[in-house]
Amino acid sequence: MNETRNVYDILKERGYIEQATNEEEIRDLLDKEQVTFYIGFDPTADSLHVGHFIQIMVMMHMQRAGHRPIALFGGGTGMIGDPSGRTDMRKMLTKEQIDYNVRSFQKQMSRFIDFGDDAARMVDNGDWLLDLNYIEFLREVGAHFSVNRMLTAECFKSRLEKGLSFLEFNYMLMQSYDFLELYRRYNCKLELGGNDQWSNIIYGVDLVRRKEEAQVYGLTFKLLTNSAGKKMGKTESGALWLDAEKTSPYEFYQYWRNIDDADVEKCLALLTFLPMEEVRRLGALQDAAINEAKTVLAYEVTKLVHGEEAAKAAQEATAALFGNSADKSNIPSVTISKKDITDDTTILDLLTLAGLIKSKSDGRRLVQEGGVYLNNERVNAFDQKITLADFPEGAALLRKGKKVHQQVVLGE
RNA sequence: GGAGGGAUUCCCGAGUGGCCAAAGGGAGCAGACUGUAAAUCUGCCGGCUCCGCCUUCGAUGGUUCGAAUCCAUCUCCCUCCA
Repeated sequence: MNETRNVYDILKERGYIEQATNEEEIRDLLDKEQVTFYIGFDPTADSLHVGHFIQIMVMMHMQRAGHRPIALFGGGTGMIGDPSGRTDMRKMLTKEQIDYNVRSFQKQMSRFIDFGDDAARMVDNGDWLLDLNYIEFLREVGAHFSVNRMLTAECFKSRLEKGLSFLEFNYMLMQSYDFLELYRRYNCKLELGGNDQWSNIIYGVDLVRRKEEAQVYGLTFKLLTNSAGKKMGKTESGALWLDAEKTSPYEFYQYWRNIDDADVEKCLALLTFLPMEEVRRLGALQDAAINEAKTVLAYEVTKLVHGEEAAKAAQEATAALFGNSADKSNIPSVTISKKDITDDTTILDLLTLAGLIKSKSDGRRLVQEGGVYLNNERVNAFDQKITLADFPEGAALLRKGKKVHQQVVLGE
């Protein structure tokens, strides 16, 4: 083991752990041997998001401690859709979408976990789930599940009111079977997941015990929620994605820079590798001083996800926009053609080109409310004309409200 | 298969012939206050060539001067019975 401290204690101290099937035994196991463990990711979108990132952090901690992660991608379970904690059925995805999403996940995942030399592996449960024989499966696995018991599971609660299809009801069996399969193939003894996975995990532990007479374990982690208990990582454009194309590093950085005071310490502990003394020191800062902690948080998380270079660029852009720095090179920008600027071009057109408004009505309102700035001058009329003179040094700086900046660069 | 109930703008949810682009709440956006925080207060919150016009209330067709509201057919959902 590389770490002197038990990784279980590290995870616990940093606040990851929510529930464990057997705390003491898991702790001992992690102490004694190299443990193969898995976390499942269902390919519901074409990029991982911050909710997944917390699981990835756990995998990294575990790998650093010498254990062996299996990242399981739900090429099979994605065909079903996990009903846990949802009030509605998920949109069904096509096989093609799922395959595409799985590939995107795999690509992103390899940035965080070392998959060389058998240090970790990626698997796709489609490999064993898609070809299951219905009758055989029911006899081998289905027989061990009590419907009565399943219906009392927490994860179905919200669905018992709204309706639960038989398709989704089977999700739990699929995930349980995954654990069994991974135990058989790789001697995987531990399943980790977000706390919403608790029901699915304990049924898997149960199934392995019944089929293999083996003791395996489950552990769940805190979901990333803010102090109000709401899921974090939501932006105007949906989730906070780990894909730089979907959420730019600047935007990503800004999300953490703007986080609630109350959530700073928790996020530092969960989403960075800073030593806990430092986390506690930063978390204890009060009033305006806590901005230091937010800056550190934003930089560290962005560095982990997008790399040091991108984190620096985001930080410099921030300095240019909110501080005194004059270096504008890293400010988010779009390039438009000179031809887009005609005698009739107004501020509304420019806002549209910059992607800052969703309609001209929206833009009008924004201007009327005094929320639009062009080169740091408040725009007073929505029919204000835009000319080439508004692009000193070839770029116009647009601002929406206090925080949303967009540089519009004039191209050919 | 039978009987009932329902589908409203991002979400929840009022509205049962004109005063409806549609109450109220949530989310979101902007302004003020601040620390690029929270809380609070104010305004906005379908689109446009914006004192006017256009498109929306599951879908299609009808009645009417006029429909989210009435009628017919269809689709989907829920509840009870079998």
